[in-house]
Amino acid sequence: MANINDVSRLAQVSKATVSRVLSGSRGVKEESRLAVMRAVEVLNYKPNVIAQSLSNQSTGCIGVVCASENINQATGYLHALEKQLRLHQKHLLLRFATDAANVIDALNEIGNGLCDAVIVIGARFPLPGLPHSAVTIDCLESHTVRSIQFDHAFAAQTASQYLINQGRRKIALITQHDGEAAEQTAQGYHQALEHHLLPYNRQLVFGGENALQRLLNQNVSFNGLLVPDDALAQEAVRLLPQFGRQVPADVMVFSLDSTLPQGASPVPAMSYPLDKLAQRAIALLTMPLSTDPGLVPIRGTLVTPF
Amino acid sequence: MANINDVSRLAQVSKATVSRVLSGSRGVKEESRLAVMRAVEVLNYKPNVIAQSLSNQSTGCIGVVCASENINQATGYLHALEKQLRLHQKHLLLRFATDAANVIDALNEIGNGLCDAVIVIGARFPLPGLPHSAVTIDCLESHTVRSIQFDHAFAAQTASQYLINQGRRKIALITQHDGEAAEQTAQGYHQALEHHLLPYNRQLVFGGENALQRLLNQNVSFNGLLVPDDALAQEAVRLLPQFGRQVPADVMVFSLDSTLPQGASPVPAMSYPLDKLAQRAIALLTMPLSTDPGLVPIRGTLVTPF
DNA sequence: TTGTAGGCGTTATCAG
DNA sequence: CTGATAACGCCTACAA
Repeated sequence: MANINDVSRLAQVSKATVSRVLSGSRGVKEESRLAVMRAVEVLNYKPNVIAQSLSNQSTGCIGVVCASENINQATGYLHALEKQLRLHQKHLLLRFATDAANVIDALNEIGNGLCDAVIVIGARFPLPGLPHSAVTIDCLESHTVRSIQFDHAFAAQTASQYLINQGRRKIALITQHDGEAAEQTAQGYHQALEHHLLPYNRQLVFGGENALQRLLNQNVSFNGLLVPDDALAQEAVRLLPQFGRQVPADVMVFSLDSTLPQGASPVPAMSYPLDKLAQRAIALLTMPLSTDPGLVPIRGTLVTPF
Repeated sequence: MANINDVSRLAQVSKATVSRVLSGSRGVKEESRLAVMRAVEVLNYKPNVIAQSLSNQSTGCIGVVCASENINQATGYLHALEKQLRLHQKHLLLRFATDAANVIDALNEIGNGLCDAVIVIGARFPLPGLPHSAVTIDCLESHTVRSIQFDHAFAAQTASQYLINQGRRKIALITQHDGEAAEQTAQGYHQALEHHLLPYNRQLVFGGENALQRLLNQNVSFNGLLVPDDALAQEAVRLLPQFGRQVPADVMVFSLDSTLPQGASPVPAMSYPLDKLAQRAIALLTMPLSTDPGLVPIRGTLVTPF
């Protein structure tokens, strides 16, 4: 594979001029420019990106650590991120992780020059100190400066509102694990109930492992069900009929975090537009480290089936 | 960030010795070795992978171009590949593509030193000349030397066999698009029918766009249905009841290409173990270019729900 | 066992 | 407008 020396030799100019033509190319005599272009063409020369990176001190790579348990949710993110990154001429280095140690490993292997920055997605476990160049999306209360969080309270409130408007007054709530997200969700749920003067029944609220199972085994009546994401929604839709409750006739299931677009979700849901999310992540990334945009949580939009 | 010079200075040895300690570390006096290790520790030195790459002429990156329409299928592949690549200390550079031009773009941007090799997955369109370092998985008859193909004929035959054993003698077949895969599938299907002396009804075979819709609109009776993948299986399971046919009582749906493990598939299916697939892909990649393993198509295994 | 020197392919600086 | 030359950070003959 031809290198810059070959080009400069063939074009009868110095390496510097070749470099100038191929990058800023300002202040180069037209004649030399053409000579270089011709040589490039003839030799089918492509600058070596690694050498460029070494010089620049910057590869165009963004590491994406996908810590989402819910693997299908992940794909949506990946797709959106890759699309957006490509627009910015950046590459996506993918890595999966299932726990904090995994994430740290990833960061260590990726952070030694290979990636300019890292995005961590959907970590449902506490993350220890991430580098400043990191951005988190939909992660457990990471105290990194830059992170994208959802407005869980708003989602829960809107969802409850919707179910109530649909005539569902006994609404069960399933939150995943603990942490801020769960608390905020509970908060939004409470607010909606209060607003409609509905009683709060603690037997209808479950969190953590097998929450859905525990709710169902309890045999308490409810006609609305808030679940944290599409995966659990799907499970609920599958399980409920087995407990003699038809969906949506007997119980209306609502997904609090859907990445499916309008119409594609089998149940009503709060949907977070993936491309907007990705755009925002990249904005955070390319933003100078000094500017702290503050934590403005993102609000989803209500989508309903059909 | 400390570099090799800092380490050599602190350890009072030359850069070469530092390098030796950190890589092959053979033929280095224990004393120097310790001095280097200590300096590395103190300075928290991590070799810059970009500089290494420039020297080595090899980044540890493998480009993965995901051309699968079926985005969920894709995630499975990605996960398995990343896992396997990590085992080989390699990184996964992700890229999505929807058509041949897209794939070419990806290869151009990725192939200038950034990636050591490329894997293209699930392209359902003809691929023009790929570089020798490329491997294709589940792609349309690419005439690249290295590719992993499925034994579609075997899958279709096994699937038909299974349905027949389940008492289904009117089996419909849906193939996606055209190409070798579809032909092989049809072939396996025919063979199974012949073997059981069952008649071939061309009204039960559809390919291309909206094949499922066209089959259903036709209103011909059938009690078994072969679909090309999980996505179509899901659609069939959703659609069939709307046409008054219960699954699996009236029609048993069979997915010819599932990436779900035993038990996770809602319908019987031919499953291709993803990690084996990924292993094989990487074997092809790391294999010297001279050794042509030939095209031994991979045979899936039959999985049944519950 | 060690150090020196040259190379990997670019970009940036700085005279001319 | 152009061409040396020095980084960038590491690896590795080769010589001692």
